[in-house]
Amino acid sequence: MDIKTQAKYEARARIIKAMAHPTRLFIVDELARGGERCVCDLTEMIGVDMSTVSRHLAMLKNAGIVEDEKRGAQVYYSLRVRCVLDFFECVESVMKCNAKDQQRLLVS
Amino acid sequence: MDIKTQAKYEARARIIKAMAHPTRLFIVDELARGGERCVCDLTEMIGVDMSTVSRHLAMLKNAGIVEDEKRGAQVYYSLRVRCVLDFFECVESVMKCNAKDQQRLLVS
DNA sequence: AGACTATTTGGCTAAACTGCCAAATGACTC
DNA sequence: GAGTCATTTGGCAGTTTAGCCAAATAGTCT
Repeated sequence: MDIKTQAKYEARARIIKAMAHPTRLFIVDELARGGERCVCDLTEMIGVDMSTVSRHLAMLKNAGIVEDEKRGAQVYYSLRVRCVLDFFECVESVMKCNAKDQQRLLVS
Repeated sequence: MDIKTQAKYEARARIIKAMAHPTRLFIVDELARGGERCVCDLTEMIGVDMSTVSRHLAMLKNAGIVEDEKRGAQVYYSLRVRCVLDFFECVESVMKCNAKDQQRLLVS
């Protein structure tokens, strides 16, 4: 694999990696559903330390998946690209496919 | 976040995490393009140790993204779910969006 | 059986990721 | 300016990941 091809896949992986964590998936899902949320709201929903949530948000922002806007003392985060929701759909089909195979194994 | 919700996002994250590596993305792309490949073919294309490629394939298989079929001494891997290619499309839009913002920053 | 090829697995090290606490920063109020 | 709230950042410990080499496994051929 030449350098250029490798760079291409590394760039892609960086974005996917930003979604590869349950908490960050939850955040993306929540932002897709509710439009925008401040760090404190998300922290309360998720139930981990606020510093942890802040770090997760920074990763999503760094990948270009969310953007932030400071309003007063709060920082509001929102989705920057809608299509990330397609991820979920696809992930669901993979999971359905897995479940079906599981069942097939049990039956046979 | 209650246990059940958490489990849902963990399951999703497991699948996305399986794609969150340049080598594994390359493999998925290659399988989408070429139908099926044996470990030795992929190893040659990628240019890392075969044991490493084998481990990457095991992760993809574990997540239910690819399946394997042994034929003679070789093991052929193929995509199990087509929609993973939607990932790429979305990732590309995120990247385009990022590039546009980069440019905006330079101009201003 | 012995030689050879393809693949997987064990073991190791270096690097990255996660989570928490504590401290720093920024904004708003009194 | 002091006090307070929201957020980020530094630092630490535990876990996971990625790569390599070497060894084990499985199939093919003679």
